Amino acid sequence: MSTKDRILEAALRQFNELGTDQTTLRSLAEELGISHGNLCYHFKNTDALIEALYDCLIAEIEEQVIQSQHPDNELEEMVLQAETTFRLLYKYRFLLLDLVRITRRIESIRQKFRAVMQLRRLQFHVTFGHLVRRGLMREEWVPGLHDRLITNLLVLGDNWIPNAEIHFDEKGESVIRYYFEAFKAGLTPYLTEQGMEAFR
Amino acid sequence: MSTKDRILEAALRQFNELGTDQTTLRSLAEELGISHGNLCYHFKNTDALIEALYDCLIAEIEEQVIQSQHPDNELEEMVLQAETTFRLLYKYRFLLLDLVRITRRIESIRQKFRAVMQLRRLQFHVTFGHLVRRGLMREEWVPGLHDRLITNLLVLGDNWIPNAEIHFDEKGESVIRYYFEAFKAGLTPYLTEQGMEAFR
DNA sequence: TTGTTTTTAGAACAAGTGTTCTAAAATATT
DNA sequence: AATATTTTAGAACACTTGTTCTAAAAACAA
Repeated sequence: MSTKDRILEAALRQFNELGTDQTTLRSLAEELGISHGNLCYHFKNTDALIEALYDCLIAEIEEQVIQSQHPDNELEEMVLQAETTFRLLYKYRFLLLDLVRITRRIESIRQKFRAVMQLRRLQFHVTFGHLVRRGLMREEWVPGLHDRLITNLLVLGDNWIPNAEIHFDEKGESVIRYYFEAFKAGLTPYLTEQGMEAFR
Repeated sequence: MSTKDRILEAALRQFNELGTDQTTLRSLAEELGISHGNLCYHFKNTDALIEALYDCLIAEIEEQVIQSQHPDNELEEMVLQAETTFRLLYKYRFLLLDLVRITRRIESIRQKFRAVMQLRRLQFHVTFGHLVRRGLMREEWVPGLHDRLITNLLVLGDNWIPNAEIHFDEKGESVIRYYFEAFKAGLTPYLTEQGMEAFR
């Protein structure tokens, strides 16, 4: 394993456990048993590490999108994709724990993130349209209702990790499940009877 | 106006605009036209300022709870209280923009915040119980559904501000309205026909 | 007025951080 | 084997931050 990869691995661990502000080039160098001068040679500063790890996350998400294709069952597809995304976000949870400061400081990440989110909103709209046409989802009984639902789902998707950090002492799988259940629960009232059956 | 109050006022502004990490005793002293030694005399460090401002927020929220009492219309009461809370949180938005780091660093705030949130969850449950009995809200058609709805509402309530910071360029009233609409939309599918009418 | 307390300014200090630089060591290339 | 390139260690630097300290100024009390 290359030094660069070892650094990224250790950085992900320290970012997740200590936060981006308590992780320094020196603390990383110490954990890795190398000099911080050397670390500086590979990554100029912690922001460079954050950017590199963010690109890793994006790469993993795109990989997931390419792999899973269930064009026959859009509801299952959507739920499964959401679950995988939940797990991926948890792997890189330091990003969401500190997203405001990171996007304030690193303009490139801010732009990429906004683009991803607009795309996800669009995808939800498209999927909802399909689901309505197939009778799995109720039509909007108030104009703009679906868009507000999507806002709710996206806010939950982006912020369940900070929320868990503050309110839970546990970590890992149980937390993921807890919030993913909430995510699904947010969806159910908008489904038809038929949709509810397909949901289970 | 006492120096202490002037400091708190300036701190709130800088925290909201620059973030808690870019605001320093020196930057505050400069804005106020006093020495940072003097500032240190009143507040030992920025954490002391954060704690003081957090106590201000709590005080304002409690004041609001005491004032508004509509025991005749619980639905209106709940929505109005939520709106006022949305506005108060926006006034002290720096707290929510940086909640993870703040609660990690300042244990007392973490504990107070968790207590407040448990209380709010309980209040929602009580109110939902009343609304169901009055026929304004549908009964849970899946066990635990209300609790997951509350999780969704609380996550939105705590995180719409960080979300707005990342995704919106606008600030102020329009942002508050946008997310408060999403909050109300999250509630509507759980209401009965009668509840929907009372809602408008 | 006189003495006491509170408030203020400004210097000085310590600790931590990213950054740069130099030279040695390791590795790769010819 | 000789040379060039990449990688590494460690020192040195500049900068920021909170913190402490001293003494002057202001406000207040007797």
